[in-house]
Amino acid sequence: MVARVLVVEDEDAIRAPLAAALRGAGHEVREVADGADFEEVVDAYRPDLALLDVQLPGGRDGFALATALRGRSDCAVLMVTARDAVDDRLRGFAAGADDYVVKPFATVEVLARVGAILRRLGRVPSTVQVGDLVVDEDARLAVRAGRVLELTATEFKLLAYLAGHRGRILSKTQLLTQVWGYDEYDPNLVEVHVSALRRKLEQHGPRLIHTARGLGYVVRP
Amino acid sequence: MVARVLVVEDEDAIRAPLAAALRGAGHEVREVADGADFEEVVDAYRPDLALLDVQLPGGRDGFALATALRGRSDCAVLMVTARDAVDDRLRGFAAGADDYVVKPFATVEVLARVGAILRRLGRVPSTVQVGDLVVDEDARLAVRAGRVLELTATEFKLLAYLAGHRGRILSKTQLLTQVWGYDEYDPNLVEVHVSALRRKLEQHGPRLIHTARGLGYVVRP
DNA sequence: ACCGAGCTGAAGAACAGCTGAAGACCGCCG
DNA sequence: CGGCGGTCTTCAGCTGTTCTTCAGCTCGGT
Repeated sequence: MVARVLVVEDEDAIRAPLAAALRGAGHEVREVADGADFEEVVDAYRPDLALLDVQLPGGRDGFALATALRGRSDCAVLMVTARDAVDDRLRGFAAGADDYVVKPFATVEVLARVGAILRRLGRVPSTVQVGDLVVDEDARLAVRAGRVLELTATEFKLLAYLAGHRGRILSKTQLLTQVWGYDEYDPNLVEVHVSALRRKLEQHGPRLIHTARGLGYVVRP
Repeated sequence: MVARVLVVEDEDAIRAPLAAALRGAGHEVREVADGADFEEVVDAYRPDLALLDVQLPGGRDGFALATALRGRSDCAVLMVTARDAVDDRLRGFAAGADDYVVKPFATVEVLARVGAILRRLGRVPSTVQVGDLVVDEDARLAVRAGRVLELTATEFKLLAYLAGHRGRILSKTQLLTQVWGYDEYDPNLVEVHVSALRRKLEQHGPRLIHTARGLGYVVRP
């Protein structure tokens, strides 16, 4: 399984080879040196897995980041620490960590643990959730604020695709290709359907499908 | 992808043809014979890729340079060595090398590896940081002091280009070419957009885009 | 103080996106 | 087979934003 991995580690000598190893294993990696703007990075990047160093410069340590992550993402957490205290382990698991590695470590060991976590995650649920919206592609059901939305076939496919890529800007071209299977560029076609979808979605809450002018659309709570 | 490549190699007989081959492939190349003033060169030149010979005259070898690089740049590293010891390979990767070539090598092989690394880098979403400003071109997100900046398409492109070349003076002509794709010289067009950008940037901190009178603009913390 | 470079508010041109409406299309049922 | 209801697509006008141009001003260096 190829995944998006976010590495938060201040020591370059550790982060760089780790990232290189993960990339070598086919993963997409984003490197960050500290917890600054962590929320923004997570929202924008939507990692499947976060590798968090416990000791970080700045106000927030790995535990704080793990806790923050729980609130806004279903991404897995692998904690990295230099300390081998049981206390730390407990704190880590309490903060929602899925696993734990202790420095110094062999990169292969980390790769193995990352692989294990991702395999475990592999059971991807068919439902996607964005704020108070739940889209179940298997059941072909979209629910917002407890109410079932009456969507046409195109509207549902469009919403499912958008929700499945929430937080990412999707261009009209991309949507035409992925949702319609067209290769001609007809922006208005997308606009019309987004408009219809918005009308139905926004009866029960605030805007979820946002316009990224000149770029496309993003779904965000 | 065209890139800036820094070649650190003491043997002229190897360095010269290598540089020529890289230039032939469209890259911009800077040649250096040893690790003296390495930091200054990197800061000034901001290479995308560094080709480092392991054995260098003077105090520092390629590993030391690779390590130094990790701390100050997100540039890729390709190590070049005469030794074919596994131990060296491991040391190289530990120092953050992205790949490895063994002397004697065919220039085409090096070109292929350089291409592979750059292609890989091209895919990897990269963020640029200048002081408290983070620009993530992939997520099309600019954050300053924890606040997301609302930028128009042109403003974002301009900021991304400026931040991506931080510390370098960029002429208005260069900006018009790179950001707008124009070849007519219209300094005011750039000034207007820089002005708008500054207004948004300076709401959350001191000036980052500085005027280099008669020359252009520089981004510096 | 002067001059050229640079800054910026304002205007309007150009553009992207939104939406109501009309017609085309399709499957379903009588 | 023909009509009906719903859906999809096309079209056209509208709106609000963004880009560009312009003009007058400020600033810095000599």
